[in-house]
Amino acid sequence: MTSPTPPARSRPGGRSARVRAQVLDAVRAELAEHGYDGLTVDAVAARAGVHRTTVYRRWGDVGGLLADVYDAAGDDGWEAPDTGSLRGDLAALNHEIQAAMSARPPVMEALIAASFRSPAAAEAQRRLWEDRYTRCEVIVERAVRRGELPPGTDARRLLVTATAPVYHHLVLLRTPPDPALPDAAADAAVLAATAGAFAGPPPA
Amino acid sequence: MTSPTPPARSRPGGRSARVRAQVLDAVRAELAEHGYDGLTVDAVAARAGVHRTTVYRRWGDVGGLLADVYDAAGDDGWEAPDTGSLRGDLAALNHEIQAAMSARPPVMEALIAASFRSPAAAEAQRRLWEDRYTRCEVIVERAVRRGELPPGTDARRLLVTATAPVYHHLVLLRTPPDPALPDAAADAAVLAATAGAFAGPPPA
DNA sequence: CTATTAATGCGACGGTTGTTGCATTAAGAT
DNA sequence: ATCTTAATGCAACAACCGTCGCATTAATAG
Repeated sequence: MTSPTPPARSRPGGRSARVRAQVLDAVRAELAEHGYDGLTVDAVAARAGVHRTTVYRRWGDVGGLLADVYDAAGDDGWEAPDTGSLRGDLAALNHEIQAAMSARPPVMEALIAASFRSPAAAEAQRRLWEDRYTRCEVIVERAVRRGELPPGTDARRLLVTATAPVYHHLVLLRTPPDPALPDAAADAAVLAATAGAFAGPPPA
Repeated sequence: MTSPTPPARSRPGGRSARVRAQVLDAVRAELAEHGYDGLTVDAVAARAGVHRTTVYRRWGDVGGLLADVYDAAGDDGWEAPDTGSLRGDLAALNHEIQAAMSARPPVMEALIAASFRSPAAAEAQRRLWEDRYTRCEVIVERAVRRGELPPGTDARRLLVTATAPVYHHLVLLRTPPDPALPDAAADAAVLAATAGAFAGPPPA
């Protein structure tokens, strides 16, 4: 994959790092002001006090800029909610997702939009979600320890089942945020899980 | 305005209809060949044997073209699968979805990508999905009649729960198509539904 | 048939996007 | 201090996008 991050060991400090910080700050500011549609390389370069050519050479296009922004934001120390029950954890997670997807400026939607146009942004998005779901697996582990779920429950499949409806409504179906949806989706996933839907091998 | 003749009426037959058909065919062909990124008004007009100005005047932009393709696709007489069981219907539906999303060339993915950049395409996509889910409600009605589900089951919520994981993996998570996923997602939804997850009002 | 007029064809324009060749700057090595 | 070279600045360029005014075509009315 093409990495827009600064060269590994050529000149890590100094101007390059400063320019990168200026540009990424400018991207975030432009994104907050004008959204993804209004995010142009020219505006970013101008705000960063950098020439357009520099941006084009180091990041390629808008998708590359967003990929770098989200790579930089990937290490925010996020942790899965811990409410004491499986249903509570999943519901809290879904509320977080709905809040993030409905937040303004719609940075999440911007990354998703960019991921369809730039392989770099698509890969950054894939990494971000992979990381998030991995961090959520502890929710299932705790539930198994509590005896809420049968041992051997597939954490990833349960998590996807619980969260996918929220993403589906907000991203693809584009229905307005439904306050009841996060809890309802969590509830359905818990019922399926306690019925053993995610234990053992997938059905033939 | 100068004559008592009835309000100016369009000319549905003849050249206009022919041009529209030519252009929409060209859009589909260009989409299949170059994907959404390579879809330009110029190429569409050239392939359709039509001048660029005509396309700009009637459709406005690429998003308008895609929206028209969406609308044209809505009248294809699609019907929900009918296999004799709820689980079979949902699994067949999920297999259809996975096949459509994995089809090469990825026209469905191109249409989704377009929906993030054009309000017109987004609205057309929303209408198409609304129509599809409405046509699928008969699956739940049949299952209730068979006694597989409790009366009062919320068809829409069940359908979304069954199908959302497939979309989530293929569109957002971008994992390679999993042959077991359609059946597994259908299975989990059936288990949740038989447990009463979609009967009665949503949880508090 | 002729007249009307909506739809299309045509060429040109300004604006934007992304690229390229070359000059300049500055970080790191000696 | 001096040298080397990667990174940046700069300007010009081609390509594309969308719009406009005007000429031409063709569908429909009378």
